[in-house]
This record gives sequence, C-alpha cells and structure tokens, in this order.
Amino acid sequence: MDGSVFPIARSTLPEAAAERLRALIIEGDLPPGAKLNERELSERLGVSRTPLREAFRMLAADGLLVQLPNRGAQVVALSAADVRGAFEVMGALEGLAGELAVARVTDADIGDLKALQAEMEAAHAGRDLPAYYRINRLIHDRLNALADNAVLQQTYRTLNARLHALRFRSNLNPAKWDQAVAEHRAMIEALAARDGAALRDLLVGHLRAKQQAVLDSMKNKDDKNLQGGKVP
Amino acid sequence: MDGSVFPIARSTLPEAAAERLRALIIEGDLPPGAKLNERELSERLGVSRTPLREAFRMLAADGLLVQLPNRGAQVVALSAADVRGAFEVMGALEGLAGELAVARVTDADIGDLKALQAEMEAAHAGRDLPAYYRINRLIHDRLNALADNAVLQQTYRTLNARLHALRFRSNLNPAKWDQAVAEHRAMIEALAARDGAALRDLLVGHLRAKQQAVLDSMKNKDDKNLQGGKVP
DNA sequence: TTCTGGCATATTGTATACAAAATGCAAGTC
DNA sequence: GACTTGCATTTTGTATACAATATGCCAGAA
Repeated sequence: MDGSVFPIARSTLPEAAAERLRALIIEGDLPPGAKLNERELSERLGVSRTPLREAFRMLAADGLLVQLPNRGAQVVALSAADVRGAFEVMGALEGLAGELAVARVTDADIGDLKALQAEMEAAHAGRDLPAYYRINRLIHDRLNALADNAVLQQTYRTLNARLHALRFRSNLNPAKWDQAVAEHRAMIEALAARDGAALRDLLVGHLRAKQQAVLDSMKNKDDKNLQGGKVP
Repeated sequence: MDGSVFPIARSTLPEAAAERLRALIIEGDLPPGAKLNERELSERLGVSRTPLREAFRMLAADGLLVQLPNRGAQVVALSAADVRGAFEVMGALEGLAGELAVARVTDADIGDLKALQAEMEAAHAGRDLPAYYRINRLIHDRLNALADNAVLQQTYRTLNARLHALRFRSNLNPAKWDQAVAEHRAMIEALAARDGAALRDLLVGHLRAKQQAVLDSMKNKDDKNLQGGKVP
C-alpha cells in the first residue's frame, strides 16, 4: 500500500460529551456562570462521571469552562475586557492569515474568491441575511485555508468558539451591512493585487468593527442583566 | 471586605501530573513520538490512572501530546511546517503585544525597560549567556504585561511551551547575539517613541530570525535522526 | 442580632474493578 | 515462504466505590 490512512471518524465518549456540552453552552441552556454538577450532568448525558470530567478538561482548555479545585466547573462569564482581548488577538491572527494568503494565493484562487464575492453581493442586494452569513464564512474559511497554517487555524477556531458562547446576534443594521460588503470587496482586490499590508489592515479594521458591535450588544445584554454579570 | 480574592496556590493532582509530564517532555525523557503507557506512567508518577488521564487531556490541549482513540497518548513530533506555523503565529502575537504596549506604556515603564536593556547589554559585554537569557525573558514578559491582554498572554505561553518541547538550544553564535542585542535596543527606542508600527516590525523580524535559527537546528537534529522523524 | 463552631449533607477527587478494544504471536492455509 | 485467522495478552475506556473537601444549617456565645 502507499501508506495513506483513511481513519473513519470515531468519536470517543469524552469528545461526544464535550461536543454536547459545547452546544448546551452556546445554545444558552448552560448560561455563563452556571455551576456544573458532575453527577447531575452525567445522568443527563447518560455518561459516567469519568468521561464527563475529561470533557470538562477539554472545554476548560478551550476557555469555555473554568475549573476550581474541589469546587467543580462553571461556564465562563466573559468580561468586556476578555472580549476585547480575544478580538484583538483574532484581529492579529486574521491579519497574519491575510499576509500569508497573499504569499500563496494563485490566480485560480482569486477567481474562486471573486465568484464568492459576487454571490455575497447578490445576497446583500437581495437582503438574504442567512445566505450572506454562509458565504461570508466560506470566504473567511478560504482565506484561512490559503494561509496554510494549521496552528493559526486552530488558534483562531478556539477563540471564535469562545466568543460564540456569548450568543450574540450581531444586530447588523443596513449601514453596517453595506460597509461590511464594501470591505470584503476591498479585501479581494488587495489579495488580487498581492498587497499583503493592505489586506492585513483591511482585515484588522473589519474585525475591529465587529468587536465594537459585539461589545455594544454585550453592554445592552448587561443592562438587561442577561450575561450573569454581578450587579453591585 | 472589598471582595478581592487571594486564592492560595493549590495544585490538584492532575495539574501536578501535567506539570511533571511537561517537564519530562521538555527535558527529553519523553522524546517526540514516545508512546505513553498509562499504567506504567501512573506507577512512575505515583498517581492513579484517572488523574493521569486528565493530565493527558490538558497536555493534549496544549499541543504537547496527541491522543488517539483506544491507542493512548504520545508525545507530538513537530514537523518543520508545524514549527514554521507556530513561529508565524507567535510573530503576529508579539507584534500585537508591541502595538498594545505602545498604547499603554508609561514613562516609568520605559525607564524600567531601559534599565533592563542596560543590564542585558552588560551581560552581553561580559559574555554571560545565562544572565542574558534571564534578562531577555524579563524584558519580553514586561512587554507582554504592558499589552494587558490575558488572552494574548495565554495564547503566547501555550505556543511557546509547545516549541520548548523541541529542546533546542538555539546555538547563538556571536554575530547573531550582537544582532539580537541591537534589535532589543531598537525595540526599546521604538517603544519610547511610541512608534507602534516600528515596534511591531522589529518584533516580527526578531522572531523571524529566531524561527530560522530553530528550523536550522531542527534540520541538523533531523540529519542526526534525533527528532523521531520517519526516514523514507 | 451577629458571629463562631461543629455537625450533617452534598460534591468533588482518586483509586480500582470490570469492559472493550488493540496488539502480538502462532498455527493453519494457499 | 507469505498471508490470513483466531486466540492470549496487553492496553485503553468506562463505571463505580470510597476518600477528601466544601457547603449549609443550626445551636450557642458575645
């Protein structure tokens, strides 16, 4: 044989439990700050405590839980500073992805991306928000793949997952949406021109705008006391 | 009371085991690619398998181990591509740290850093390598602290730990050493001038040089077949 | 009333027993 | 001789029992 491997996906019990917990956290069934009782959770998931505890360790490493010695695990309650910090790092990572992508992109890739951009603009014109989000994600994934850096991709994914636990629906008003689409167009152009610095700046700026939107939405949630924040 | 907490450090057994394993990996007692037998390791560490397995999860999250279902854990054997990727990300993170530091640094901080820089140059003049490394690290830590971004700091630390597992003693020849010290001086100056872009470029370049050194040393090791790499 | 101390209960931490899967070896087959 | 097949052994995976720790309550003292 040629040595290539085709491992079939076999989820272990701790992995499956972690996946389920992740969903529960993102869905909001386990709200920020919630204390996770091992016995109760293991019964609800139909799993014994041992694999559940390994799932806890995985989620803690992802920053979705915090574990206190002898006091169990609880869902993280991200502070505004945490969100800011995470976005700052994600911005740097996106910028890096852009620079790397420029160094590796082929004309064929650029063609694909331009096609995606056209689709995205069509979704925008048709006010099709779900399609917009889907294509947006496709473009982002493609850029990340172009960077060809597994460490980068994994780090980015982890941070992204952590923020998703916030469950914000970034209230995309028309003006912001227009701007986002325009920024995307500029990105593709910078990439086509192989202008890494410009692409980097665009990506960083793009993310900064998103950060602001999330922080605003968080502030609103806090006002409504939905983030588990302690009120004096 | 004012609500501030001062938790005394209480290491749990899984944490302690992870710490010990980390050391064993970095020391090279557990070389890249080594298979970790749970029973044997638990006996050697004087810990039962349950906490040991949690330690495995932690180290796997840090990227020091890989866990294969039903086949246990083994020490990662980083490829050159992995090292390149990790350094690229670390460069972006250092660059970000520099930019953030510029935004937050005070004159007092700059004074401290200049003092450290002087110490470093003294160590350099006296050819005191250990002192150089120590002060080098102090400066770096100070810069990171100035960035005031916990996510950044934690991400950086994790990546750094992963690379330390390579156990390279970056063979610092005199020319490179001179250059590194000069670069550090330029960094402090850029920081004092509040020139974020310049500081960023310096940090990224500084790290790129380090990356090259590590990749070279890895290549040498590979030639001597010390990295557990598969030879065709 | 407020604080302290001690006890009962609940919860997490660790070890271990049992189950499931992988590995290695040897006998049998082509 | 090389390849398969089945079995014994080893190793990992999961559940559970027991230990250690934390939590909450209540009585008693300041």
